[in-house]
Amino acid sequence: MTEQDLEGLNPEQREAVLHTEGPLLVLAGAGSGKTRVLTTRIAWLIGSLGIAPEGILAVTFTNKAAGEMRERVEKMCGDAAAGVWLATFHSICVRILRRDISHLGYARGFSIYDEADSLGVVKEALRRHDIDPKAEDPRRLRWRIDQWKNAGVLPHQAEASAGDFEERRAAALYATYQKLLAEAGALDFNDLLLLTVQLFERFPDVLGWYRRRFQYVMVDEYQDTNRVQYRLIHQLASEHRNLCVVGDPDQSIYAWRGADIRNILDFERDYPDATVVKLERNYRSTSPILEGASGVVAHNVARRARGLYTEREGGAPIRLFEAQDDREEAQFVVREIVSAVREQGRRYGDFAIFYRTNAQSRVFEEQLLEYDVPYVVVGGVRFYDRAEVKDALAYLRLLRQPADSAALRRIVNKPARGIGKTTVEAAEREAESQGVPLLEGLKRFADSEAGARVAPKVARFVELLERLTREIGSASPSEAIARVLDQTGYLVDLEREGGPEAEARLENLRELVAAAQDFERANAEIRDEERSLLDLFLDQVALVSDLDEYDRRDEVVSLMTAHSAKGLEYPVVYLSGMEEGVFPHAGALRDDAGLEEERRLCYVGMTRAMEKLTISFAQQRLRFGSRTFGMPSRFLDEIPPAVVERVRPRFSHVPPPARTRSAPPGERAYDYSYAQESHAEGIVAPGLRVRHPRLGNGVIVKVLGNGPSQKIDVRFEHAGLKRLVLRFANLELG
DNA sequence: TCTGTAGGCGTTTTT
DNA sequence: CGCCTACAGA
Repeated sequence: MTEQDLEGLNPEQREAVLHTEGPLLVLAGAGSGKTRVLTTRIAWLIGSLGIAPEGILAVTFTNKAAGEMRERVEKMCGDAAAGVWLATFHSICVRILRRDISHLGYARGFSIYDEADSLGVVKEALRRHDIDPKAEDPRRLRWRIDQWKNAGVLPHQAEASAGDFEERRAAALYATYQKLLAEAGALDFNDLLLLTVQLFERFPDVLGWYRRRFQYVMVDEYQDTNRVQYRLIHQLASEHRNLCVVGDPDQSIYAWRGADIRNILDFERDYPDATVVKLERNYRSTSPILEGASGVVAHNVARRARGLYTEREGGAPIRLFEAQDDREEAQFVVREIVSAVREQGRRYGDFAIFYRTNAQSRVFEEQLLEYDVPYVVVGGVRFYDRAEVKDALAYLRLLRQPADSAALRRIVNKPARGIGKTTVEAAEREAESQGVPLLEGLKRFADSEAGARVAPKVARFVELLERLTREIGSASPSEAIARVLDQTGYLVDLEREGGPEAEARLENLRELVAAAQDFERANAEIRDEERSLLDLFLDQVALVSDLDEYDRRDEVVSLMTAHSAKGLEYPVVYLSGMEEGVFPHAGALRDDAGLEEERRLCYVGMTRAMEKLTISFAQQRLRFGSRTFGMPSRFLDEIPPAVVERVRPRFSHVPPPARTRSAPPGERAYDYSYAQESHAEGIVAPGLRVRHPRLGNGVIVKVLGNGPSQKIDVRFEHAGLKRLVLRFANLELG
């Protein structure tokens, strides 16, 4: 920590750094240097005020953000940074629970369930209630349970407040789901937070230890916290009250995941003595970019007006490109990147392509491959989500926690060893009736008369598990993985299979071993007498996303969703797919709140750009394998015309796009009169809610054909399933 | 029990 | 379009 670190700050930033005592709310606009404020603040506490690093807690949402902050703090105050608790909500909770969860009656060796595991538990809960998965969509139920958990509602509370039959049933399933998790010695993602809060509520002594310890608490991206996180933070900070939260209401994009804007409003209510600092100077974007983005978000009604201004006057206007279809859109972007690299000395790492949904990455990938442009898709399918990687990890989980039934179900017949579906179902019934974990149920079934046929196979499997348990007892993570893959015959099986697909899977497994070795190197000095390095490795892989590992120092073009883009910045940004129904997404248009969140998301995407921002949309696009027609996003109308310029491909060998729906772009610099018409006919896609003047409300289930004779199937709430000719149906968005 | 295939269904966004 | 599930046949 040097004087320079402080002097480089503007007055507001400095105030936020120096105001260390008492509650502080920092409203930090996009690109206003909030990470810098947070890291300097930590360095100031340690370096100048002499606070013990162990007394500081800093919470972020992504491991990446935590890692970046740690790096910067280290630069300012060296090794002392290691003592700071600087991590994501989830990893902090894991740390606390691994220490103290036994108070709640859980074993400390609990497994952490990912989404797929937890969906499996939901399905099992449905089976136990004899409910057909068709009658109650497991995914929807899971979502519902998540919502309850985000709000901090426990099963008995959900049951108590349930109104109709359906809700009572869902609440009962929630209770069963929780019971199954407990039996499996497992916690889902939300449990990590929820159980920590419960632990603190029910055991004030435990909380006392932590709240005395953390003299200073800081929270990044505060606008994205949910109610449980809110409670957690306030539990921890209420002793010393030195709580600093940093957020931007305009960048709140996780309401769908339970983020609650009340958390910002309540902050001022709960801490009437709070100091509020506003960071409104943007250091990132040029003025047209910032003006354009601000123009969009200013259309939100439920918003406190605020001013954000840039230091970077001038700069190129925002460019707008209309493509005939998604392929042309992608080709345009990729050709631009190629020529900017060739002719303007840009680097691939300067570019990012954003889209609303992961599925949209595909067209871009095709074009990038076509033009030999190196790229990375950030997010999407995680490395640790690949089937073979999950299999290997499931073995490890099962060995550490034999009750982990999701892990068992996953690998019980991988590679094939003759323990199939029928056997597992029988084991499940056994486990249910005896109230024992699935593995125990499997053993008991094998011992019974009915299970005589599979008994030898089960015995061999059990023996394998016992042997592995012995062998990996003190093994390092990479050794443990290697042994599992070897002893189970998994590797031999893949090698025998051969072919490019098997080869790719083998490669992924080699990568997994390498990742484990990296982990060992990075944590070589850690000595935790309670938990082995393998346990710590399993925790880490459960909690990291690809985004965390993503490193832009690789010189490649980055592709990601607008959500993933938050917190990042690029010299040149392409924001694609700006069509009604895509962005804003059709599924988010249910209510004003949904639309406003889409608008903030658009704002987030736009404000990632430092120098150049190009926005594009396509007249038609392939969705679900069929062609759909789109209208320009309403957000385009909201960008102040003065900062926008329409562009055409400037590549001579590209034939000019045939225009069918609108005048040639050159003739209208900025004109979306047709975008003002009803949005209902713009894009039709399954899942979209519509209203028919006579038939009432319904949901589109299928789109047939295209053009003027395009028909749709709509399931109406009262009138049932109807097939309508779109052009004559006179539908409104419902 | 395993393998192949036909049909159905889905996409928001993610720690 | 591509993934997953259900089902039929060996």
